[in-house]
Amino acid sequence: MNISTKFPVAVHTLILLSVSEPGTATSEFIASSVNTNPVVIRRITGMLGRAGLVEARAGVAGSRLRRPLEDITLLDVYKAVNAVGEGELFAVHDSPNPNCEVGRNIQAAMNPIFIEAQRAMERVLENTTVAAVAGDVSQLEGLGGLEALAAICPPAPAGTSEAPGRE
Amino acid sequence: MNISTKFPVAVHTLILLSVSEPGTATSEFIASSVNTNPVVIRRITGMLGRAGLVEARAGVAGSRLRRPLEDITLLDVYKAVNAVGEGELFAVHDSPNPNCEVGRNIQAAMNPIFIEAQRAMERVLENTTVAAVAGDVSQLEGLGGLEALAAICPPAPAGTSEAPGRE
DNA sequence: TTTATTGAAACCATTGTAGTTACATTCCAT
DNA sequence: ATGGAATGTAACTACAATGGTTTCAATAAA
Repeated sequence: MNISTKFPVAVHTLILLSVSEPGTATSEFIASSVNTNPVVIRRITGMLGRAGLVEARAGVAGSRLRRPLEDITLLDVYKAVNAVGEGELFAVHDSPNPNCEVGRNIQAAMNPIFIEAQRAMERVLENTTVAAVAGDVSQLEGLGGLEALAAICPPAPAGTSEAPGRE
Repeated sequence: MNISTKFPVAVHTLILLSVSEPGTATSEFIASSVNTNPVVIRRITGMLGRAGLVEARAGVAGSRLRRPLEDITLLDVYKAVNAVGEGELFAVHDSPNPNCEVGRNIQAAMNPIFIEAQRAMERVLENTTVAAVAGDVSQLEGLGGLEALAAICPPAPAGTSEAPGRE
């Protein structure tokens, strides 16, 4: 069991948007960095768009950030892509036996704890911005910061799988 | 996406064990309270057994607690049934493009935060004992405590689905 | 008007969960 | 000892979710 990779892919996407020249971050380019299909990326940018984090228009190349990464928390992204539904991290078995004292009350007894546990997890995400993640990326790369990263990230890298190419 | 119901079912099972007379908590009885198949219960008691929380012997009816519920945290149960693997609550997309600065470092940048978020969630589970959940169950029932519950919980309740019965 | 791109629908392969059947093994009571 | 009941396990099925893929209409820019 694990949470959908839509979440980290969305973060990856936002970081790429922040370091890309306008009009260059197409779904195909992003897909080549994530190493997936452009449609998968469009599905995600669609969700990010509906959440107001990103903007794109049919026919015009690239998505654009609508807020600086400093103003986007991981929780914003997590919710935008619906990584885990509200109060749905844990599931209690449904229809336990109502004729048994335990079966009758187990759901009500467990739910508050499950909610609290999920909240604790989400609070950690809330306390980290995408900018912080981007900072870690550039740190790992041994660079000074986002600006430096922007200068180096290749506009159309060769994919590990089938390279989309720009012929 | 949500975590397997094995987890709440295991908690449900432990509470039943604590309020049942020795030899009466068979997989069939527990299944009738949880409203599932006895094999599902045996799979879970098997895992609880391997974790040292419970004991059962082939041929002899019922599982027995090996520790009081006060000494079993929800985290113990969660781990016993492998609700979420170690550091596996979140998954990062694998094989991002290594030719891109972002693709090359995104995993390392996100992982620590994911680990921390999972830990925060698990800490909440660690701070609650199964006894506390059992207490909530009996509170909801308007009873005094576990003892009272034990006296009332029917030995072989009629299931919501097919009743196993004791003919 | 041509071309590139987004947005969205539809479909498929893979995976994981839970339910189910079946059966060998073990123990207890007669 | 023998029969009945329960556990432990393997194998199979149904179902849902995920991610990848193909396809195409709509849009916009050159």
